[in-house]
Amino acid sequence: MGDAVDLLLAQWARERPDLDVWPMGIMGRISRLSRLLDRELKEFFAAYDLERWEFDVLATLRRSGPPYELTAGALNRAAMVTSGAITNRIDRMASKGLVERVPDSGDRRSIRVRLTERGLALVNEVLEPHIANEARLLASLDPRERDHLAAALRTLLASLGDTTLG
Amino acid sequence: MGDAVDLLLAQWARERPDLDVWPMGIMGRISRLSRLLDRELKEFFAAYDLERWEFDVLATLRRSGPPYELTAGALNRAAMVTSGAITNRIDRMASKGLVERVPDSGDRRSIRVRLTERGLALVNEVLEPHIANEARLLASLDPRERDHLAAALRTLLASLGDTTLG
DNA sequence: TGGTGTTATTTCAACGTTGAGATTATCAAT
DNA sequence: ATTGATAATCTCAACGTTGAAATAACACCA
Repeated sequence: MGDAVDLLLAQWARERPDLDVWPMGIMGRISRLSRLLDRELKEFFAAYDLERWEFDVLATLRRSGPPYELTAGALNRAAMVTSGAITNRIDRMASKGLVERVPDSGDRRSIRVRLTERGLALVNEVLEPHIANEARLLASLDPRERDHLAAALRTLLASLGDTTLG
Repeated sequence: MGDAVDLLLAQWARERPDLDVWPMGIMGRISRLSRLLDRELKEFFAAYDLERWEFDVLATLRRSGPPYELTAGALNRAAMVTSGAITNRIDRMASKGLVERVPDSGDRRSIRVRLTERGLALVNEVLEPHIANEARLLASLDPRERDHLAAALRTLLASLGDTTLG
């Protein structure tokens, strides 16, 4: 029961038996999984005419609670992208009627991005099937394995300084 | 000692206590880790005037063993990108003198991409410090945690069908 | 109240990938 | 040999991100 990374490790063991390449067993798997899972999510969201990044923005606003609005800066920290990318995303989603820009009364440099009624309805509609789809993708792990996996990933993220959503 | 995903889960628990969003604890962490680790690797490779994708191509060829050559198709399956992306990468690396295209004697549709001497020397030079850098990024895990983590990720990858490098 | 440094957003050119189509070659069966 | 289906690579326009510069507003303190 091996995966593509087992093959990679076997190749290195043959070519460079002097090196212990164990980190590749983790780094390579995180990288490949991220790509595979992205593809699956992309396919899922296509059924709702949504890009994955659109759902991410909707979900970030939704889970922030009423009035479902955040500054552009908070959104780009949550999405781990640059400010230019967030400006672009807000533009596109605003023209689709999913979010709207509202002025920030406390700070005129800031804008607040708010879910429209349509955006709120859409994220509420998609959320449950999305979680069910994610659960399907993770179904090969039993509950104990899931917990251990989540705990190890948390340790790693925290050690890399990922402790805030902005 | 929490991470950004713990905050995300807490937000969902407050906003949608009726839903069990556990899959996000794994999917969200894989996605964020992948981005963070990519940034770290990018920074590391910059010291060698290398893009991360360039190193990936060099390493894929290197670990395939002498004569250090693979078809374009094998490279794009290993890298999990489309054929157009690989054509572009080969072009750029060939003009940098790191690889060369050689005809495939058995199949004239195929090309074989071979490490040049310079490419081979470069990957040999970078390999050890790269692994040391990866080990540093994973230093927060003790050896037992590493093994469990790698095993869980392997289970997931295999269940998603990632069982070959092409 | 003026000056200096910092922060939030937008703009834009450069970059790399995708996805689809075009081209050329192989394979299987007739 | 010819046809049709499949496969490998290349081409290219569309897309979204990055990274840096521009703009505007805030904060602090002299």
